[in-house]
Amino acid sequence: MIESKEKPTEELILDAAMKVFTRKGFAAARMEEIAKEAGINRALLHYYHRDKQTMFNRIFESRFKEFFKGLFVIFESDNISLFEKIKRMVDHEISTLMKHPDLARFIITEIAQSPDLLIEYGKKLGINPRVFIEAFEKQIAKEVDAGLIRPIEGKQLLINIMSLCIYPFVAKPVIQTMMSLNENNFYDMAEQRKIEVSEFIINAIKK
Amino acid sequence: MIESKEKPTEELILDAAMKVFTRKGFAAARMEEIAKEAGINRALLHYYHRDKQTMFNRIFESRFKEFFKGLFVIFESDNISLFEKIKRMVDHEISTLMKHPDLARFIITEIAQSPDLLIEYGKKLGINPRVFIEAFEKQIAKEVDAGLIRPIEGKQLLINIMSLCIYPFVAKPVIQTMMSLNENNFYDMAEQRKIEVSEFIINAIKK
DNA sequence: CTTTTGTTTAACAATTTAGTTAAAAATGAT
DNA sequence: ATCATTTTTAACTAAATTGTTAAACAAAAG
Repeated sequence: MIESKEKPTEELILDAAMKVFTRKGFAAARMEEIAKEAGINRALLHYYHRDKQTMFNRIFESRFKEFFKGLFVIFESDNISLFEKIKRMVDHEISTLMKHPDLARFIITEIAQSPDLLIEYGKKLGINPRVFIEAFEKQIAKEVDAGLIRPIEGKQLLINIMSLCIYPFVAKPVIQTMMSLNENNFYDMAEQRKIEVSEFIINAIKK
Repeated sequence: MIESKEKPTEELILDAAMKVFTRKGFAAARMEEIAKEAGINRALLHYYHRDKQTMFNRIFESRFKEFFKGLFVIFESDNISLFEKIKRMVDHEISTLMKHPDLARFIITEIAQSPDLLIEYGKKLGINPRVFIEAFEKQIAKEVDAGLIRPIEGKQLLINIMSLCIYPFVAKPVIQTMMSLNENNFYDMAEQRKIEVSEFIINAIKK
């Protein structure tokens, strides 16, 4: 049997839920649509998963992790030059978002509606951006003092990096329409940005 | 009577609807919440406005205009240097979003859910980004050819500008929590970005 | 073959929400 | 004071949606 092992239904449902929640958000997502996306019916949805809110929580947790993990890992690694770190952050972030183009918009819009989610799931998953941010700010201050880069606040630089990496995906439908980019064009553009953005940032801050 | 002339109820309702739709999106917005926000009851809502969808359309149109107008105006103005144009674009965009911090997220998430909105309202309001974008690309190509700036694609530069201006507002709740910024701190940061971003971009592209 | 497990069907209850209506009350102008 | 307009109250309808249930059915396992 060269049959591909079929996924258990419970996971099919979670995959479907992820898709629907991600593209519609909690409020606009319909259980019916999730069932259809999973190729089953509504009754079976509840056979495996208590209710909409519970399903959403599971999905949100895993997507939250996907979005926030990784970014920080890179910066913690010491003995790498700032420019190299930036290159890796940018590459990592854009690569992640190319695999999950709706991830950032999903996380941001859900957090915008209930800001507590960020604190709640941050705690639950042991993700503490502040530690990372402070380390980043310290390193930037050091480099500025040493005259290695132009004066810039760590916070601002960090926001710039995030913006350049994340925004194109958040605004993907807008950008695609405005610039007449089909899926392939968009991904080519995103792929190109891995280098473009790194260079842009480095040129912006180097002396 | 030093009484301030009170707004007519119909406008009070529209103001309230704008707030609620903007922070919740169409799907999660509740007529009850709009009524409460306007300080009236649900019946009066329908006395002045047909239904939720009609109200939403009016709100969306005006916010759409707010978001897309203005940006383009600046670029059309000729006989200004590229750097000066960028400065003005950045200043204009950040100023607009400081006045309407939820505007970008609202427009982007609604368009993400129904991409047709961008085409539909673009036509309706005579907003044609492509003309503007092509002009921008042409000017960048010219400047690159003339050796006045580093080589960069117009599309990429434009996306960079938008990203740096818009993302901080789209991700405002995330950034505020991650960086422990209260409202005042956030606005100070945004205000600072008017210059920070301009310089960042110009340093990134100048030779 | 029988039993267990997974799945569908279809009907249903409960809840939420949008939207309507008629009557009463409040407001403001003449 | 009277009249028209605005607003509230409260009850109601209609629709959409979530979640439940029981019975039938299919598939897989023993």
